[in-house]
Amino acid sequence: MGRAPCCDKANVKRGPWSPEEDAKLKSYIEQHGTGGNWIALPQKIGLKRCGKSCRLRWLNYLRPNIKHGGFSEEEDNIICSLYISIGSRWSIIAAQLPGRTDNDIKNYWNTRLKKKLLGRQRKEHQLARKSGLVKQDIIKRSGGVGGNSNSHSGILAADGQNSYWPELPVLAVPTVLPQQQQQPCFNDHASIRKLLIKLGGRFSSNHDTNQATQDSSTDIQPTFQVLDDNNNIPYAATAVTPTHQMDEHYSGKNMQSLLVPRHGIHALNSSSAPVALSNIDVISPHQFAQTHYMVNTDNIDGAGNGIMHNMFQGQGGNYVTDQLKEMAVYNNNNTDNQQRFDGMEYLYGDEMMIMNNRIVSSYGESIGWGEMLGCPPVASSSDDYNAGMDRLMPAAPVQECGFANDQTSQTPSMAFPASILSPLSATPKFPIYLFNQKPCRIRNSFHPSCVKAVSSTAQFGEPNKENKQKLQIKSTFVKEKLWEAVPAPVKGLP
DNA sequence: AAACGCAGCAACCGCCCGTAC
DNA sequence: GGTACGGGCGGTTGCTGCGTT
Repeated sequence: MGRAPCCDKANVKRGPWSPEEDAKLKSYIEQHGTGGNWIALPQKIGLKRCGKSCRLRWLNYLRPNIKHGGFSEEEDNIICSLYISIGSRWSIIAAQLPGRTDNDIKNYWNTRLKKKLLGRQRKEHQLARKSGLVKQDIIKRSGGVGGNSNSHSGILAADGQNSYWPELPVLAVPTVLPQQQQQPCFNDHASIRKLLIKLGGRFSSNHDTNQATQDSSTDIQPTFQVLDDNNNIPYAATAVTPTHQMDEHYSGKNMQSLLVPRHGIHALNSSSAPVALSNIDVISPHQFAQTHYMVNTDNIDGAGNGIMHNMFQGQGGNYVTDQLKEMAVYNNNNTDNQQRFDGMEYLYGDEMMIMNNRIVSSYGESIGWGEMLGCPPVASSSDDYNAGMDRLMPAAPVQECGFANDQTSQTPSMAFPASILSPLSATPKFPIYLFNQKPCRIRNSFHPSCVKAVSSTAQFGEPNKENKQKLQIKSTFVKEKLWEAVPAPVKGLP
């Protein structure tokens, strides 16, 4: 049985609102409020409008202190930073911009900001290409690097636009490349976000493309390991996110191999035994950089760009995705360049914890077969980040609380009543934190252990429609609204 | 001046989620 | 636990105004 419509569509007015309608709605709400029922409201005041339409009109236009247009650069930057972190969750983004509505921001993004971003991308491509051609010329004259000079020209010959990494030695290329690798495409959120990450999440003038070029003045060699063509994982499976999950997350297509960072990604979608997520490395963005990258200043080329090799090559036939190559160049351990790490965890799954004695739960959405999305909130600089967290998170000391049956937990633990335990994993259905030593939950946030439990393919069998529905139901509680996080007492706990 | 194309934006649609019963 | 319902949200549509030809 389908859902009953919220109103009789035949008898409601649609289209633009008249000043009279606006006045009626506004004066009623100002006097009486919405009464908690938008559906009944239009009848009360004699408006032939759908309740939802009234709600939208009020929220987006009539309510006090609404700002329209005239977005400042700071607002642009906030939008971009948040877009990196949480994607197109406009209501959450709007909550950080007083006077702005989600609809406004959404429209602004779709009509202007995205284009502005793409304009920058084109500019950057042109600059990079120029730089690449000069370097290529130098390499040709000097006889090439390691006998690979032909490869460089091969790249350029194949696609003049693909001079983005002209200094890279050619890596083994899979038979079928993800579309984004063959031809940059910025029609989807993921691509736009990657681009934003690359730009540092900002449009402001002090992070223009020139600086972006200068910033890559140090060679970076990520300490990644590469899965081989058979998806063999060169280290413990419990520390690895299954490749299909990440692949689909990145490109929507299966790929044959993938880089996996040593830290920061857990078996969220693995059928393996749950890992103690309370042992997650808690690191700052800067620490993250130092942990995950080795800097080799010996390989800086004449144009100030690092040359990545060897470690990317892995065992025969491996390659790295463009995204990771880009990340590697754009993210070094220069503290002045710290903001370039912001959003990195987008590429790393959802376990990069960036904390200053504050909790940041990992972020999950649409948990399922290869559907892990999202990442923790990230600001565009560490100061912004801390300021943001001060605003968003309670001032009281916060500590994640482990659970008694978690043998490996390093955090304070307690035995929880069955009522709050997931039947699947026997772990709490939601994260429990200690606020001033009292167990609280953050509403709507999720506990990584639960995600593991519900996202395990083994729990539901093959990813057919029915099982996906089951998974969806079971995973509803992992939806997170971190930016609206409110500590709330946990029923049944002292 | 008219036609056309485009950008911006308000509003709608349909799905999802939380919650009350 | 299941169901119904209202609210919330993101994606999309279509109108309007402006600029260009």
